[in-house]
Amino acid sequence: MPELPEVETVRRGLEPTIDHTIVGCDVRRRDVVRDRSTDTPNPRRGRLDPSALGIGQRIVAFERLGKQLAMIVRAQHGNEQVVVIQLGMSGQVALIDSARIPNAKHVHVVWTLDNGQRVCFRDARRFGGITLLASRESLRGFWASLGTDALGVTSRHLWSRLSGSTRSIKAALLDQGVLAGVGNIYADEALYRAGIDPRKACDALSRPQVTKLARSIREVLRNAVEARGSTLRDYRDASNKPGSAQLLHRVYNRAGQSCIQCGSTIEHTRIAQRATCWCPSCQS
DNA sequence: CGACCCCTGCGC
DNA sequence: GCGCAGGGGTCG
Repeated sequence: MPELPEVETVRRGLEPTIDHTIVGCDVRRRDVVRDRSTDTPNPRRGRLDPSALGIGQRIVAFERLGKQLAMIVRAQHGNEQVVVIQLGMSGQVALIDSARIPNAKHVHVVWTLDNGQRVCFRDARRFGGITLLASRESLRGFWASLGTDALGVTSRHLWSRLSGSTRSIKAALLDQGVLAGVGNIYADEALYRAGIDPRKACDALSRPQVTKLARSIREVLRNAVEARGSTLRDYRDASNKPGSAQLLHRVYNRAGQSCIQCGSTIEHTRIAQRATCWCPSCQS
């Protein structure tokens, strides 16, 4: 579900918890948590170290790279740990004021803070999950395979990562190793804005086209962050409010409708196993 | 590279 | 019932 704008909106919504201390953590589904903070041979099994989940530690920051969110916590003696949250298709992180958790179905992890607030991780499909890391340095390693954050992608970066590739530009934009944060919605929207056919091979793009595409990606994402993300069905921010970026969509989920710019019928196909929409006359 | 799988819920 | 959904890991 969530792409970069949705995750960034959630990240900002969690910032009020900074400087609060985690006093408890309820792991209701053990298998959504992977503990990579210790060297135990099979970290998926056995008891979780409570300190790895942040208990007794103070929240000091929320960081984001692409679609991934990381909560940094610090112990009194200064030692830091990292809780990485990946939302997958259906994940949500909600900041709840009361002890009673609304919509408790599929809530897998609940942190309780020193002011009584709860931070709930909910994920019906369980494509998302939580990974515990021992330090910010481990986080750098964990994120090493991701490309540059899509909000700041440059033409130079995109050009170097696309050159020589024969796959379609849409498939490349969905590859988090090329750039991190673009998913199915914003890939289609950025390609529309750049006037590029999503089926076009990367190595068939001109340098000016790549420059325009990099700018389109930044603009589409920036506008979507400003609109607090796209709510198609179940995306909600940390305060359980929907976003409005879906109102900006020009091609996504508009197959068969007419192009806003030229009136042509929006086409659709599947690229990289994902539904793909584009305007046959505005995009080539 | 693409194909397939993971899982639940929803609209048709 | 079926097909599809905003993600991503692993396989050949």
